[in-house]
Amino acid sequence: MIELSGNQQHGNRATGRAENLAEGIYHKLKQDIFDFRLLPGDRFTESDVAGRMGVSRTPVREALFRLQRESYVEVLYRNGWRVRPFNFEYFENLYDVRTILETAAVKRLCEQEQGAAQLEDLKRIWLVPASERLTDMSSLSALDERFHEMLVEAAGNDEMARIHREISEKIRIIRRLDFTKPPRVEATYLEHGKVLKAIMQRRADEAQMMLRAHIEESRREVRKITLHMLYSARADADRDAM
Amino acid sequence: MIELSGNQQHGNRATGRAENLAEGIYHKLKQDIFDFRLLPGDRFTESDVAGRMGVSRTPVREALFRLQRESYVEVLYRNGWRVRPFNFEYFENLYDVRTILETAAVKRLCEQEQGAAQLEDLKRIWLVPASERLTDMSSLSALDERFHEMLVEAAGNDEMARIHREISEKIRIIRRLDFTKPPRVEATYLEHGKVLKAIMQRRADEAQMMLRAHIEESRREVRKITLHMLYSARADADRDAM
DNA sequence: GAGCACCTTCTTGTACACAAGTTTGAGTGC
DNA sequence: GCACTCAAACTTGTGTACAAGAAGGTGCTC
Repeated sequence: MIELSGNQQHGNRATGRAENLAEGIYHKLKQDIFDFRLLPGDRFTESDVAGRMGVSRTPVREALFRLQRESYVEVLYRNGWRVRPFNFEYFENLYDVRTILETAAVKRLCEQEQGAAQLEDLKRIWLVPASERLTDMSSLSALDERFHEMLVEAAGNDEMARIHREISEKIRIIRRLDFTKPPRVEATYLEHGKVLKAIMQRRADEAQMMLRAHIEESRREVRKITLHMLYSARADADRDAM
Repeated sequence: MIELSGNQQHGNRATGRAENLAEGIYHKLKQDIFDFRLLPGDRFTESDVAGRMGVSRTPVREALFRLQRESYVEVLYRNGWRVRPFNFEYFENLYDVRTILETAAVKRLCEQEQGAAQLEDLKRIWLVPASERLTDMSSLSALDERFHEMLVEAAGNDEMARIHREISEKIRIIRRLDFTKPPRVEATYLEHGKVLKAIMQRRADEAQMMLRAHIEESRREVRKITLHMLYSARADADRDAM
């Protein structure tokens, strides 16, 4: 079985205890932002959210503070909250850090004497005949995110993996736009395969180069379509609200 | 004038507004942990802190949640809070990530056509005759932390700098133990100087090697004395409490 | 004396009331 | 019509009361 959801322990399933209200609201709000139900720049109040979710302001504030620290929203002193406006430099910077962490992880993977178990999982997913490839865009987008996360996890540094996972989540909102065109899907399979093979052959420089090129390619695609997608998402939401 | 305190905007000085209670409690609690007034493993309750600080539980909870997300403390379900026990693997991992980020930053600095302004500040501090060197341990410890932070800041990626700053803060509690012996002070001046000179000469590989060796040296020192220091700090605190 | 059930106490989680401060717009003077 | 004043309506920040649940001690049973 392949772990797709990451290890972020949504609702304390490990202890069998139900998740807090604050925790649930945190995830709901974040999903609202990811799905453009809350658009960058949108303003709202704590009471809005509390009313909509049917809870008091207390857990809402807890969730908002967490989202604020992760820079998804910001508070205006005694004047409401708003979803953080889009900032392309911010995403560019995150892409850079992501590249740094992933190439460092890949280098380590090539230097480790025994291959990490996670690598086997990745091979089973990405090194498959063309006929067995997934074509569903949204699954593929999630799978791509997991590919990169698992590369870092395989390197064995939990803190590096945690930081990388946070970055991955932050850029998810624009990254999945990469998977709207079929050619990129095929390229993704190809490029992931090359990275994995290079790692298996312990060719650190080659693996890093492949990975860097792959991320750069994806970033270039995303750069082209982001603005357009963003505006159409906004237009859709506006139309729905009328 | 050299900026020593980082740019973490303690009390919204930019807007001239007084800081929140929660913000103040957050900083006080974190300082308590850094100064071993709160020891790893220590348990406490929200009411304890609220009473001690003379506020209600609300801002205390806000501060605690933030400290929890930064993994300084952890909550035990309906059973109080505790300072996160020491975990050496955790610090080792953070040291690794720090090294990755700093070497990447240095590489960029060597590749940038025009030198960053921050580098000039660093030269004025670290490339001085032996007679002008600081000897006060605690100032030097802070200055050392700023050296590494400014290296990353100079690379121009705000997110990378933010992540690095968070890591720096987390390892501060053990890192400053490096500055208890005079020989390390001299070595620090020497090693920082070498890194800066290599950057000025655009020798990326050499600069990275120097930096990596410097961090490794510091880490080795810290590894040796951490356990001892930790236990004596605990003993001191216990004696004070009697 | 040992083990177990129960109950008290204490802890966090949530709701709600009030305080402090910002925005907005109606109303007034000119 | 325009600028200004001022107050009402909101919004976040903080304090407080209550709910849900865990821990530990106490007394009872055997």
